[in-house]
Amino acid sequence: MQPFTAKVVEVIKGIPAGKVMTYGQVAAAAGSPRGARRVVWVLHSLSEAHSLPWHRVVNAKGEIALPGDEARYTQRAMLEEEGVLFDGDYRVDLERCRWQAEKLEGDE
DNA sequence: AAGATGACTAGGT
DNA sequence: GACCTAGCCATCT
Repeated sequence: MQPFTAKVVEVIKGIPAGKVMTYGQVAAAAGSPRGARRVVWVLHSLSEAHSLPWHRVVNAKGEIALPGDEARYTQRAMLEEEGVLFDGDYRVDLERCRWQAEKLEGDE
């Protein structure tokens, strides 16, 4: 596993309930400011086994990024359950619910 | 090695 | 706000 992947996991684990982060933020916190798409890839490879709060990661507009209606509905339900405020049907209130993680530069 | 792909983003129309 | 384009970067064909 690459260090970047490990950092992404750490960052996402650090998002408290009721808060969300964007792909760009997660990538930056993991040390790759332009690596939003790498985060996507990491999530694809992790989505199965880990009990990671992946649902707290949304795109830059605050929208749920999952494809398909069912998955999006489920994610929104989980977020609302945690107290995340929604701006629209599938858009969270980023101003209120964005979480600023600490940057993890050094090795862990 | 070259092109396509993805749960992305920023900037322009 | 909706839509398009050009960057982005690891992985897969």
